[in-house]
Amino acid sequence: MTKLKLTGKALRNIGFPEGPAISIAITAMEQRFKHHTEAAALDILKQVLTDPMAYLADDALRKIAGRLMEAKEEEDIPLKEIPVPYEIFGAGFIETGALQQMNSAVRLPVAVAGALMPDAHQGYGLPIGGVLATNNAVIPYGVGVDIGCRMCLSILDLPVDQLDKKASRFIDALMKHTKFGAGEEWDEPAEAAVLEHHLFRELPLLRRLLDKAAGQLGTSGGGNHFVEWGLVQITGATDCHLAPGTYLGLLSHSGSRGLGAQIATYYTRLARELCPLPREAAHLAWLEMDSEAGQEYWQAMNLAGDYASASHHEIHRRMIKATGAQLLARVENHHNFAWKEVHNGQELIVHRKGATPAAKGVCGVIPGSMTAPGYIVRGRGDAASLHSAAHGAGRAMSRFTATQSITRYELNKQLREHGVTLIGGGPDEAPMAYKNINEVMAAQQGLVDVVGRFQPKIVRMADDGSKED
DNA sequence: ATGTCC
Repeated sequence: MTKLKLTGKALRNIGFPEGPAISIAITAMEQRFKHHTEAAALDILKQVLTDPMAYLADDALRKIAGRLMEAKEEEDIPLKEIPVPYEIFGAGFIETGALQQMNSAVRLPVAVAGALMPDAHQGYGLPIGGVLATNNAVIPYGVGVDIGCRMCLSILDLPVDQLDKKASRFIDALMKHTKFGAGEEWDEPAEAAVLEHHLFRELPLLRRLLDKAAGQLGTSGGGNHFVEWGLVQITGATDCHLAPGTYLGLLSHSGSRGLGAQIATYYTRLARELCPLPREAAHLAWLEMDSEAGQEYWQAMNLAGDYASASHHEIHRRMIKATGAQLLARVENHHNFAWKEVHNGQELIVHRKGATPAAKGVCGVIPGSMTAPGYIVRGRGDAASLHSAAHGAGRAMSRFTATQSITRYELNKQLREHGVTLIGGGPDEAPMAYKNINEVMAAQQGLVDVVGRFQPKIVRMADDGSKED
């Protein structure tokens, strides 16, 4: 007896082109086929999609068919016959899905250069671990949904033995002053200069997002995001002039929360309308950098990046205050972002989606897992990688496979063996679900020098029930 | 990764 309800998402999934066809189809189907199930309605739409011409005379479906015919005529900017060659780092352990996605990306007419990092795995649009340089074009899904997702490591002045001796103090700080889970906000919004940015007043999209963004600044979200206490070993020359030795540190991984997600969704939709591509590359729709839409996205993306940075700083401010620490040094970097960079004398838009910037001398953080060490690295400025490196160990198992095959018992055993305390989290983020970070590091020796390590000791992640709820 | 807006 439930009335038919269709979503744009479902229609895109069966291959509807971005644009008016989606809303026309939803309206028509919900009126004319209101007692059909969603599956039955989608089956009808699939048939119309395959051969719209055959439905031009059908009373109920002619409007949808007509619009699809028009879309077909406008459609499909062709991909290059000859792809741009690109280097694959760690080719032995990269899944085929990620390779296929990268192969499509380097056939975009705007593609100039690319590279695939050793932690690569399949994503949406550009693979996670994909680097793509384009000419005068920015690809919202080349940056990803979590714009400005990044790492931030604070090195503190507290004695390292306090992590054991005063463990409850560090656990309390995480419990009281970090917040995890989709949609979560602080009751009292943080103050930050980024919230005063003029774009929040000028762009209607951002105007509606300001309140939520204020509430979510200083929260961590879900999935693989974390805040953790651990031991930092400095072994080489960082760009923050820290003497070699062992320090107490705080490491966080999170991004721009709802703000970045909404910006990404809005502009990828706009890009797919303006830039229809063959199906295998449809998610890689771009915006011209010298167009109004392209400029808007670029500004909004940069704002989301600044917001993500401010959010980490707020998390660290809370942790430092709660433990009475002093900040000695900080290492941080985006790993979902696009930059204007000059490579081979040409100004390019370099998209790094799950890749760490590694220009010569630039420091960054590559996390391992909740038990495996992360690395503080210094870029070598390798040209073939477009000055990039991996952004982590990379998943070895999908979230689903991990929850099916790893038990709580096994996870707890791993944690015990490594002396790690976990708050929240679950088997989907267990160390066994990730590749061996040492193999990933070995595959990128030419890209970065290791100048330090971070060994997690007390880790907080989202409860694994928080995603379903 | 996000969060129930086509």
